[in-house]
Amino acid sequence: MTDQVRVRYAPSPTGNLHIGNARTALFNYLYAKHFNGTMVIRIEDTDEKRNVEGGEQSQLKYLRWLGIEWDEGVDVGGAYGPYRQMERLDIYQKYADELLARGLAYKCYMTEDELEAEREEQRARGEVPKYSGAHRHLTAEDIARFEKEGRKPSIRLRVPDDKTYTFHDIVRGPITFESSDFGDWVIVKKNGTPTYNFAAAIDDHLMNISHVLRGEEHISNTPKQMMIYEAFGWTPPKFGHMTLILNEDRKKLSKRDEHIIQFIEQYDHLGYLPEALFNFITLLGWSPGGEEEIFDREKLIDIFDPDRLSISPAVFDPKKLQWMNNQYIKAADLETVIEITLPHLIDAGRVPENMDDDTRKWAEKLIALYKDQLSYGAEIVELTELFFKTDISYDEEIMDVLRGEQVIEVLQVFTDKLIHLDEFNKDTIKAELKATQKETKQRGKKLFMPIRAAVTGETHGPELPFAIELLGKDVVLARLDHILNKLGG
RNA sequence: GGCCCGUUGGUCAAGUGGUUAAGACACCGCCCUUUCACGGCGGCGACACGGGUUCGAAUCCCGUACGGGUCACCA
Repeated sequence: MTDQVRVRYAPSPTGNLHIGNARTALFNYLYAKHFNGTMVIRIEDTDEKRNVEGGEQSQLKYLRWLGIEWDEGVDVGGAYGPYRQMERLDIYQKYADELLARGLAYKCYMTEDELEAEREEQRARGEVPKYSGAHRHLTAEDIARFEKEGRKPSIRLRVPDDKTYTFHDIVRGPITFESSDFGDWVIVKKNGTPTYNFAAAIDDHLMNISHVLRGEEHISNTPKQMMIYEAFGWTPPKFGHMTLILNEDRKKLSKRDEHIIQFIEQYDHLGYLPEALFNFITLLGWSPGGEEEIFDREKLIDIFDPDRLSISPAVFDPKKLQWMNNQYIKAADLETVIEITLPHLIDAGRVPENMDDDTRKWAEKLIALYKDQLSYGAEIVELTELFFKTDISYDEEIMDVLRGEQVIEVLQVFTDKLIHLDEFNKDTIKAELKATQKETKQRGKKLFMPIRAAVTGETHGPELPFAIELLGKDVVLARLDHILNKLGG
């Protein structure tokens, strides 16, 4: 026993890493690192029906992607293993047997149907459904009879009468429950596996966990776990329950919410930066107090303070995430941005997967052009649409621009200059733009707008010389020619 | 319904008895720019309600309303 901070993140391998779980992991990580403690990852896989093939690996992978590291756990080992609950069944069995032997727990032979009928009756009477304690005092004959019938028992904890359980929640302060609100609850299922509250309490104790930080939905589990600590005479860890993350309807984020992207994996695929997500999630339910909002991982570890954990739930705002991701993209080096962006250009069929060097250079320039306004990698596809349109249509707004005074002259002069341009890049194009200005005496908006409209079919877009370079000489000349004909030049 | 938790602008939030109630996102306007974006400046906009306590309450107490969580042999 030491005063060392030891926290744990205990996911069930039931699917991919969800944003709510990621946040729980994140705060445990911050807590551990801030206090120079240890973070352990334990896999709670006791519900075999819900376990998903590859779920564990996927969760760990995206935890690491986010920048969360752990000191002990299922894939890194440690002195308190094994770290998968299904590999610890003998441990739970031993403790259950002890409780049985001491009369603190007992076998219950009731069937699912009988239990359901009991609950139904209670509900009909307007009561809260709660195990009645029907098998609390079975005689040897009863047991023999049930066994003979082939019934398998579950093991229930004998919940003390009229006892008050109070714990001091790290984020909420004192929270109190009455034991009379609980029926004798199952600690070992019929199939021999422990229930969550039993296994978690035993593991937290055996793994020497000092602080349990988890979601608010676990508040009502806490007294049950306290009963286990009490039964064995153990000292419980400190508990802290973080607020939930809500959807825009102020409901707990559910996997069915279609408007919100919920899995970390999806953010990776969409071209979000892990540092941005890390930063954003940390600020959901926690705040540093000052006016700064952009913090890297080291800084967050440094300034993290559990006293500043929020007590009211937070609505997830994807727009703010986008803004924050853009902050990180702007600050990142081009290589990084290309990495999260280029694959989307490929997926969209804008550039081939095995592109030649020239194409690659071209694509990189394109990405560079949009770096400062990119919210996430996949957004590049819509942002750069104008560079991939095969035939552009000129709407009324555009035609209005093109029918302006001296437009034909401007376009004609500029065309003539481009035709003779060998080095086709933004600098030389800029020079020709200047030359066109000199020759036509048109400048500013009157010079740029017609050219932009003719060449891109838009009244707005990225810096013109750059856009023209990336569009390419052939395309630009073809469009200019097309428009000049159309205008009857 | 029982138990538990919560309630500052549309959203995230600062605020711990005396403030013109910060800041950020979003939105709107202006500036910069050929345009868009970036950036800069400005604007809109909040203490759920009712009682106390106090010289004084966003802040403390009690109710009410509203919202959420949980009531499994799921975790």
